[in-house]
Amino acid sequence: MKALQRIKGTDDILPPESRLWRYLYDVVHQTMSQYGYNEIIVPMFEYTELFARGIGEATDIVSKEMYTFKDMGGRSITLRPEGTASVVRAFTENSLGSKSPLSKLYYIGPMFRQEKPQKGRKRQFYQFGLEVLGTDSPFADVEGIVLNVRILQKLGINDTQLMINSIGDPESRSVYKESLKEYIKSRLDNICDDCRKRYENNPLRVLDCKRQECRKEMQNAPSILEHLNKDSKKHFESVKAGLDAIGIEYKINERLVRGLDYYTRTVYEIVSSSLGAQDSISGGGRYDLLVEELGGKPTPAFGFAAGIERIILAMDGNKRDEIMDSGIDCFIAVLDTKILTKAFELAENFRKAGLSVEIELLGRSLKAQMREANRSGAKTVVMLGEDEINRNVYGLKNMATGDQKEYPLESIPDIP
RNA sequence: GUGGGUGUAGCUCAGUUGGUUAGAGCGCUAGGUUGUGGCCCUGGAGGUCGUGGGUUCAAAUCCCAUCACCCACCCCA
Repeated sequence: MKALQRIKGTDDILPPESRLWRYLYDVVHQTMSQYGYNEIIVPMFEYTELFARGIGEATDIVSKEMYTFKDMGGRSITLRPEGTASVVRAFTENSLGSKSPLSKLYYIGPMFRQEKPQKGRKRQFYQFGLEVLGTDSPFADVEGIVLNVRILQKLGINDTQLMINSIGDPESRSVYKESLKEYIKSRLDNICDDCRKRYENNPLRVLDCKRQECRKEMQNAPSILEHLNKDSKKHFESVKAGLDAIGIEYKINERLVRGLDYYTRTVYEIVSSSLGAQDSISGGGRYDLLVEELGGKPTPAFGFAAGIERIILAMDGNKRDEIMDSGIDCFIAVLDTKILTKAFELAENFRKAGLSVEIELLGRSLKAQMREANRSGAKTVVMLGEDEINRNVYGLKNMATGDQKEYPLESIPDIP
């Protein structure tokens, strides 16, 4: 029988690495609730149409990266490529907007995109994100960005940069698009093939092309910030002021354009220099028109999504090691299989008292058990044999110091 | 979808112009220590050389195909 392999672009996350994931999940849950956000758990697949309409037919995600299939009823189903569309759907479907004026939600879980894998890019990848629906206050933007930054700080992510921009409302954007096209038109010969295509499909994207020649050509391109209308401008000013007040460092990047169609006004991105080509750790922005677009009542909203694989890649090495150290409290060495029942009783007593306890299950020699205890990082080892049982005691060895003493069988050990 | 790179033990990798039983380090395991870890010493297990075909007296090594992984383009978190 030939062993099967996992699907391209998927990962098995094994111990002790999985501890990093557990830790990250804990930090996300804890921080989100500290800011008053509640978890929403939505399906991992939806009707294809939701994503097509929500993300935009013309985007790469929708046009070539979705895992789409027909169910038994012949309906087109898609594995979610991102979280926002589903949350907005759930928001409208469950009338959350009528139940309370403001919905502060977050999610965490896998997303699916059929891209060619590379560093920091998997086909099943994990994101967490938040969506705040029901306010157009710039301070919702600020709160979201700050929360995003705080989570990264707690996880020991250094070398990051926060970039913000405003892409205004649709009207000012279309005006801007025209003047940008005008600018590019005279330079079409000097930019790359891809950018010539972008010029047709999505001229804003020419701005953040990575190639030197394009960057050079676009140096003096008109800035979107100068095309914002009064309200958008004011909104952007407030966001900046809010970040300043809290002391969050950022860089205004007027070339920052997000790939998804639904953004309005504020957009931002956090990049890490320790990641390679896929350096974007998280990104988001305001999407004031999406809810209506998907059939809900007009509802302004803001959200972000963060890539978990990328965050874990960017985590500081020392911090990683620290988290991955399991350190159970106590390893119970069984010196004689005859007393196995007694040993299990003892283990359960310790566990009831709140200790994390591991007990020998392989019937190995004491030497092998000690080696195992050492390897697993156990803080103490309990020595239990016939002799100890007869005397109603157990031996307790401190693995760091090597000290060993005996204690009554009923006592719970102090863990150093 | 397009490039480039890499596939040899659980892991990281050696392997000469094709030549006899394919190696090392780490890890695992047993012992040196009658019931005591780390350090040290000794032994042991573990390999369809990614897969299929071809050339050859002989292939890990050369040729063709194929698959997988990695990195980059593209795009995004």
